[in-house]
This record gives sequence, structure tokens and C-alpha cells, in this order.
Amino acid sequence: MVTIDDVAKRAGVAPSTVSYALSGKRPISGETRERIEKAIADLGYRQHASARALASQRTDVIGLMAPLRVGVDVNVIMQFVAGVVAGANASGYDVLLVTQEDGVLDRVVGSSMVDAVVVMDVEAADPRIPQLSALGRPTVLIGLPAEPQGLSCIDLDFARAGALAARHLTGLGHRSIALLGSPAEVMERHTSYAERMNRGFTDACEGAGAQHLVIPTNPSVSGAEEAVERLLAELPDVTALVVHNEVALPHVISALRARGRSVPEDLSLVALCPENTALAQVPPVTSIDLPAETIGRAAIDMLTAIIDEGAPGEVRLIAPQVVERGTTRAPRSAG
Amino acid sequence: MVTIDDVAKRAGVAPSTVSYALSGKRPISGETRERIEKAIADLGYRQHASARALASQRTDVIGLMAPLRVGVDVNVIMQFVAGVVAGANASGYDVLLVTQEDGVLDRVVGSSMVDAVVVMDVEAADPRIPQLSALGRPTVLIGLPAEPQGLSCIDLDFARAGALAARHLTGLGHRSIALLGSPAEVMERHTSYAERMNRGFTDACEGAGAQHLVIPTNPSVSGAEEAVERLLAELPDVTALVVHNEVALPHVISALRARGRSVPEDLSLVALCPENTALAQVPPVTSIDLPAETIGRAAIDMLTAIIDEGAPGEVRLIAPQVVERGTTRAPRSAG
DNA sequence: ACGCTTAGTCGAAGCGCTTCGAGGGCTAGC
DNA sequence: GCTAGCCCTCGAAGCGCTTCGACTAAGCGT
Repeated sequence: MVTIDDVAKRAGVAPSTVSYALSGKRPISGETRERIEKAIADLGYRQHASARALASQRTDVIGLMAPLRVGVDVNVIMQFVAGVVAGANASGYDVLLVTQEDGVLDRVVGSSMVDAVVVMDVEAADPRIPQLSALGRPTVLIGLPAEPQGLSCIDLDFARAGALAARHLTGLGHRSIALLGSPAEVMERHTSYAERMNRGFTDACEGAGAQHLVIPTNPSVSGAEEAVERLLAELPDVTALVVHNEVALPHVISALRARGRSVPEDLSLVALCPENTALAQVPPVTSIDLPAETIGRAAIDMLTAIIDEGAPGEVRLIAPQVVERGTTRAPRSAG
Repeated sequence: MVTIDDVAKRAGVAPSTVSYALSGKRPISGETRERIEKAIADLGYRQHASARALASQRTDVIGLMAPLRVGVDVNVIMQFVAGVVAGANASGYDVLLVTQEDGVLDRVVGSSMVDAVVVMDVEAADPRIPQLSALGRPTVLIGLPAEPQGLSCIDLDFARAGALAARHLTGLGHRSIALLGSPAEVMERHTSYAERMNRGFTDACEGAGAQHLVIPTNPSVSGAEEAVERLLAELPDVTALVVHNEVALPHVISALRARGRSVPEDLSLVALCPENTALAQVPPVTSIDLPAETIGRAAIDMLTAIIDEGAPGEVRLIAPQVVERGTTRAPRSAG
């Protein structure tokens, strides 16, 4: 292995000079710098990451905790991951991706493997939050716990998204609306986004005086069938639907069709999902985009602001927007 | 920060003894071990990862190179990623996920950030392969280049998959079959899996004396439409279809339906895609599974075999299997 | 001509850990 | 009773890098 000493020797300078040339933390004359650069190229020198990390107390690695829990769609999680990684790489960081649950935080953060952490799938009262506060590393949560305890958070504004979906439909004249939402397990964990979505939806329906119903939906063909059964049983004159469940979405549409309710003729539908999921439906559905890539990149921006400028904890919620793709219209009776 | 010296002091032993107690590389008496463990617990000691890596020359981190190239489906890539991470965590490794392209290999491997590498989206003559050979770190490729140069490879046997799909259809009596495959960009890069798939498909069709056609398909609604147009123009009496394109799949089905060819009544269809994609179609389609999770875990197994036992390079191809879900049947004329 | 600053470089002291060789204290063998 | 051998532990020497203080030479104003 070629070390900084080898480079120094070949360039005829001290190792510290090479280090300063590399980091730019002290001025180096042009001539010396050139000799050093040549030596580096000749020798094929590469800094040893661990040695640098040990001496400088920074690894330039960001930890990304993305638990793959039952009930959350891997594809959705992974879209966030892709966004975070892209953002991190663009900012000169690498990403250590961890999907386990248990002692990971302690291990990865406690052992100084990472300079900072991004945490996903946050529950309302997430046990990791006090831990993270205690650890004292720069942290950004993707999600919004009840008590952020000074940690930065970023997420889609699910409360507004739920409300927006509801109002989009009541605005068209619908008076009987259901939300087919996250699976029961996710609700039972008090997963932040699911609770906020439901509350936003429910409040807006009540504000508009519309009948409403929330049905937890399992992410499977049968889950979609069951949800549709229950929907038609409990709210037979339903005219509009919000679906917040990527996996169930296509099967909800087909289950409805199989029962003689087609979208959008008989039933309006707006989904909350990543854009590509909305576009993958037949027909593509009107949706509120879950901008995973954007959120991932924003999380990194917030993190670098904390690392570099000691920025304080901040909560940033992305405003939801409806993208019309033709699956919502006024109800029959009102049209 | 509490160091190994603090622990040693509190336990009344030498730092090296603590180190040996931790690593188990030398025997430690039960009594001493207990004192050390108590001291660790009392102090909340955590090993410093970089220090350990520097001294021991291993990081227990695996690098995962997953370039997010145009034309490859993020979701599919990310399913592999999830499998690799799960496997790695289970084997005591963490994963550094990199999606950039350029100098990454050099940077990440050259700087000793990782003990080993998993490389995805391998092209037939991938420029990274000589690099990887030269770097000399344990490596597993997910994919199969023309010249593995001693590197280990794992992948679905796409040649057999293409052949299997074709024979499944010819076996049912189909004599005019098309493959809607990877986008043109992917083919132009000579991406390994796409080429193998096409060749397997083509050879099997010729072997069975069936008319065949391969249509590169863009992963979008319009791409699917164009492919279907071209299909019906160039092979008007087509009776069966293989689709190897996750994104286009639903739109291919609906484009066919819109042109009066429904699946499976008029046209049999078998897809090559992850199971969840097959299940997400309406109706769920007969498919050859792309077992991303399995392959990811197997990649880690092969890697640990190389790391721990110095296992030699090995090429492992997973046998494809058709899972019947009702979208293939005998053609009309033959039925 | 004088001290002052500034630019450019050096040497040495760590960062926290692992590992090697050595050595003390025992038991066992004869 | 002495030594061979084993078990357990210690101390010291790094791993490759950063960073601090110090030093030299040159440039500046007065």
C-alpha cells in the first residue's frame, strides 16, 4: 500500500505538506503542489479512509436507517433511498444503508462510522428519537414524530395531503368518500404519515359535511378485495375514493370494476403515491405525488446545513399537489 | 469519547486484554472477562470503527455499486439492493451504497473503505471488470459479463429464461411469438441480461420453428403503445407475447386490450419480472420470477466465502421457473 | 535598518485500536 | 524438585493520517 509518506518522499517534502496540499487547509506553493500531484499520480496514491477518519474525526459517510417493516412498500422506501443516496453523493458523502432495526443506531452511530444520520419510517412516538437526541449527531428524520426533540424533520405534509384529496373530491360535489389507507399494522405502530393522512382526510370531510370512512387496507390482492367489499357494504353510495396504498391500488381498481363500479365513470379516484406508480396504473390515475427523490435530496441538504453551519433543528413539510389524470370527476347525480 | 484505555483502566487490565476479550482472538479468564464486560457496560464503551479498521485492515463494510442508469427500473435495482443489504447485515457486514458511476470504484475500494464489492448492472464488456480484477478485492458481480476474468458472478440464467418463456409458449402450440424487451439504450450498452434474454428467446423460437420478433420497448406509456403498434404491424398474427420490461408491462396489456386483443383470450402473455410486479398486474400475469432478494443474499454468501475462505471465482446462474397465473393458454386456432 | 506580518514548510504528537513477542504463574510429568 | 508447557496477561510498536506549534524566508512600512 502506498502511503502519504511514500508520496512525501518522492515529492521531497514532509508528509504534513502532502496532507495540507490534499486538504487545502494551509497554503502550498504552486511548485510544491505540482511535485506532490505528480508523485501522487506516479505512485497511484489513495488516501486511506479509516486513517483519515481516525485522525480527523470525520468519515464523510452518512448513515441511512431504512427499516423494511411489514406493511411498508419496499419500492416506496427504496425510492427515498435512491433520493438520499443521489443527494449525498452529490454533496461528497457516501451512504451506509442499514435496514435492520435493533441495536443498529448505537452500533453505527456510536462507533463513529458515520458523521450524520437520516432516519426513515418514523413513528409518532418513535423510540429512536430520544436515542438520536442523546447521541448528538446531526440527524434528519424523514417523517414527523409527535415530539421531534430538536431533530430536523422533512416529509410530505400528509395532513394537508389528506385534506387536499378530500377537498378535491368534495369540491367536485362528492358527498360520500372513503380512504383506503395503510395496512392495520402500520396504523397500530402509529406510523406518523399514516396517522396524519387519516386525520387530514377525516377533518376535511367533516369540515365539508361529507360522509366518510377510513379502511385500513392490506397490500395484496385479497387485501384490496376485502377493503372493497367492506367499502361497498359500509358506504354503499360511495362516489369517490382516496387510495393511499401503492400495492393495493391496481387491485382496488379492478375489484371495483369487477363489481360493476368503474373508475372514473361510477367512482372518482385519487391516489397518494409516487408518480411512477400513478402512471403505471391503467388508466393512469389522478394523484398526489409522494416526491421521494425530492425529499431524499432535501434531507441531505438539511443535513449538510447542520454539519457545516450548525443549523438548528427544523421541520420542513412539502406542500402536496394534485396532478389531474382524469380519474376524478363530478358524481353522477351532481353531473 | 470513552476509549479502550478507559475500559482497561476501570477493569484493571491492559488495553490489549480488553481488545482480546472483545475479539476472542486469545483466551481470557472468566473473571477478567466479566470485569471487562462490566466496565464496558458501566462506561458505555463503543469501539471506534475507524480505529479498528486502521489497525486491523478490515472495515466489515461491503460496497454496493448500483448505478441508476437510464432505462433500468429503479424499483428492480432497489429490490436487489434490499436483498444485498439484508444478506450483508445478517452476515455482520454493513453496506455502503453507491449509485454514481465515474471514479467511484477507485475511490471507495482504493481508499479501503470497504472489504469487498458487489457490482450491479454489468455490461457484456464492462470497463469496471479489469479495474476490479486489478484492485484485487473480493468481488461479486450481479450479472454476467463476457469475460468474468476470475470474478464471481451471480444472476438469473437469462438465456434459459428467454428459452423457457419461448418454449412454454411453443409448447402450448403458439407459432408466432414476440418479445417486448429492454429499451434500446439498454441494448446499446450491451447490458448483459438483456442480450442473454434475447438470445435465449430467439434461439428457442428458431429451434421450435416459430415465427419470432424482438421489440425493444421504452419504459413508458408511449413506449408500450409504440411497441404494440409495431408488434401488430410486423407480426399481425402474433398469438403470444413475452414481456421483459416492468414499467411497460401494464401499458402493453392495456394497449393490446384497446386494440381488441385481450389477454389471455386473444394473446398469451408471460412476463419476466419480480414477483410483486407480476402480482400487481390486473390480472396477475404468468411470469418467470426475477428473484432479486434471493440473488442479493446469494451474492453476499459468495462474497463471505471469498473473504473468509479465499474461495475462487465462481459463476452461479439461477435456474428460471415459470409460475403459471393464467395468462397463457393454447392459441385459438390450436384450441 | 528594524521589527512585523505572511506564506510556505517541517517535525512530532497523537487519533483509538490490534497484534506480536514476551513473561509470570501454574500444573503436570519424571 | 525441576523443567516443560500451557494459560493468561502485559507492553510496545505500529496502522496511515491530521493538526498544532514552530521555524525560515521574504515582503512591508516607517
